Amino acid sequence: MNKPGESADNGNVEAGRDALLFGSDPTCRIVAVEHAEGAPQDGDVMEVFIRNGPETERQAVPFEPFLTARADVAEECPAVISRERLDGGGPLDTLLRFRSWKDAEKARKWLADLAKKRKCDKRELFLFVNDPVQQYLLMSGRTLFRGMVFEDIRRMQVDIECFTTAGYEFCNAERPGDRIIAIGMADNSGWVEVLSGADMEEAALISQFVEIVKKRDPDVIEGHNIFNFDLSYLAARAKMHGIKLKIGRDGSVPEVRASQFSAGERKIAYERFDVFGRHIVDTLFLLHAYDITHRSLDGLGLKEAAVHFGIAEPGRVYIEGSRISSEFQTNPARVMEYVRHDVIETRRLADVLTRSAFAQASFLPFSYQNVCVRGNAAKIDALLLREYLRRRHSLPAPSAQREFEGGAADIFVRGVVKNVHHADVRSLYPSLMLARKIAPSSDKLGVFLKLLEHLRMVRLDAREKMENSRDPVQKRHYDALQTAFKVLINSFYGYLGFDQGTFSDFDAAERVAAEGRAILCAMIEKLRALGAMPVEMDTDGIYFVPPPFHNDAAKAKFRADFASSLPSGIDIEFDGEYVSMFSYKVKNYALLCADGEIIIKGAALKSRGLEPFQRSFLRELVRLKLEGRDEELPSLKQEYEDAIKRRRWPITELAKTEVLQDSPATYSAKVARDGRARSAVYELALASGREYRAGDQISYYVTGDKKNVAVHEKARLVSEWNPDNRDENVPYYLAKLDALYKKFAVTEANGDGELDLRETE
DNA sequence: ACCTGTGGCTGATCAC
DNA sequence: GTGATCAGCCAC
Repeated sequence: MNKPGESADNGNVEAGRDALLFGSDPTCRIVAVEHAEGAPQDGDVMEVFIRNGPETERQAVPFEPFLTARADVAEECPAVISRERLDGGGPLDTLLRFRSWKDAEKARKWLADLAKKRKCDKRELFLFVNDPVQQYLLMSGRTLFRGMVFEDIRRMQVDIECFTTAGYEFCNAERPGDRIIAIGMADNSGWVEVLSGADMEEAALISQFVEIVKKRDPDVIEGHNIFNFDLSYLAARAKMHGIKLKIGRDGSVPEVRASQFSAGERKIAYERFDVFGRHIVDTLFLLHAYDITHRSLDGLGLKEAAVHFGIAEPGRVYIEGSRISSEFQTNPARVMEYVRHDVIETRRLADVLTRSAFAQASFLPFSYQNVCVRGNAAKIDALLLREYLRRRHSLPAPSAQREFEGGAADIFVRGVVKNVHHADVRSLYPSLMLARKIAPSSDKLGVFLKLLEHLRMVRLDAREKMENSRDPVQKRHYDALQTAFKVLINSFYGYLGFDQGTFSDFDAAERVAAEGRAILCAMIEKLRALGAMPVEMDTDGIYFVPPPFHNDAAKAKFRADFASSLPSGIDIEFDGEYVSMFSYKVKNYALLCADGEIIIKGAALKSRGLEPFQRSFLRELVRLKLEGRDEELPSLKQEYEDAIKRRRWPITELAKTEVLQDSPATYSAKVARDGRARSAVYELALASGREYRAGDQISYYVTGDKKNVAVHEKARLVSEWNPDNRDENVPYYLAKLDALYKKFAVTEANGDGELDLRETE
């Protein structure tokens, strides 16, 4: 084990690092960095927390905030203590330093006002990194967690349960009568404890929680929906009791501010909590990020996630959310057991989801908490920035945003096709950028491609080490590392078109996509020339029916001929052979594997915008079609029709679940101001009387007795459904089923009656 | 205060 | 009814 402050390069897991990717300062085992204001004459400091076995050492180091600016405005800028000229003749060529964060903010404001006065983009005048911790890590070349493995940090999990006043389904910290009845806590040493509201008053529960956090001194506090529920509820109740939530490493209370997390198209409003010397990690956010790439979850709850990842506590106690309060009154011990299981599952979920974030934190200039909430392009930007600052090179002003054409997608054959193979280009965009040297024109030092090349190398290295490791800790460590590298590699193209990126270059992004399209089109031509029949293509891959092979040698020859037709640096991979394919529309298809498994792709076939009964109907329909059992389709439809007519399913089968993209207030404003169309989920949220925010999910079904209804007028919350007096709109749902059947099951007759193929124009 | 990109399909709403 | 438009979800 390394002593604090010592280099880790003695053959341990982080060997082979360099300044470009890993930062220039070799200090190991830093678990947190926090900014602290000094006395006005002394200047600010950074508190650096270093894990030294069971001890957490604390060092205060000087910190001078900085910004970079154009030389002429840098001259006039107030509160500056030093000016340094940067090389290379780029627009932002002066490095300014300040005594304190307050001074730096004063300067930033002055510069922003100047930009406004001159009516120019402020990024043409200066660049300010709006986070002292990030500034410190950027300039010092330090990172968190260097020389550590995941198991070295102290992670605590928290889960609270609340008592809800009769008649209300949801907790509300401000409602009289509502209160905390249990606080579950666990950590990665295996310790678990549940503080019970049956044994003590709420105030005592909260005080004990604070004491335990202090005593066990975790580096990280984890929870599922911890920002928008556990911490905000705890804070509200603590305030009510006049208790200070002193869980900071310096005894301070958390700082709270409104913030937003985004993953793909999802944006989640949340109360950001910052606890001094610790990191707060919400597994719900990480689960959203996972779901964006995999889209395989049934839901985003802890229970669903636990089942999905196979980590559910065997024989766990399960209590429906709305029954917690009544259960607590009759059988509090059972509620405590339930919380115990929840907090254990939270720990396991975090074990799965946070490893790659931990690995990222060991080389990115971000706090661990920020690694978990920031996007990939922002991370690439930080790596580029760190290298430019290290080499004291001037920085560009970003290029103006514009739209550009992306990847090619097309469909050539619709219907059921037998014997379909798939070929794709191995990491097309990164390969193109490297092979054709496509990089931001403003990147005078050539860091972009060097970084990309380097990441590829270290990823291969990590993957090899993973495969060769016997020790499961090491194996998982390298797996997390190679995943972290892969995610970044795949974001380099997106970075080029990221308007906030310091080195964004839309011409370069356009060129990458254009060359990608050219390669894909050439592949289609070549397949046809070799006697194959392309079925569908998208961006970097093609589904096709190969020419008939008489033996393995013929198949190998076909593949070799195809692969060798591609330019150098572009490698092809034959990564799938399928019994049959149901090709519906571009980006929408289903595949039947040899082992009977069915893979469904596309919004039209598996969108969560579809009600569960439609999704399962489509799944069964697609299977029948892929297996050539079309004659069974009518009875499948009959079965579903009967279930709807006789109201045999629970309402959840008919309900739609949607995520609120905006807060209800924002929606109302859009309706009033921009004439936004009304939407059922928001109307329900507004009518419910409960506080909803962006990112919340709502399930509803449609009532009435005519098939054509305005959904937003006839929608009803699933939670208000009465199984003894069912009111779902049977004609409406029958019509939906019928439309679905007509769309997918009824296929055009075709001449020879053989393959259900139809060449599209 | 926060933020990787484009392409494509669908259902709901709303003006015509 | 019909077409345009938007929001939501998904592929890569």
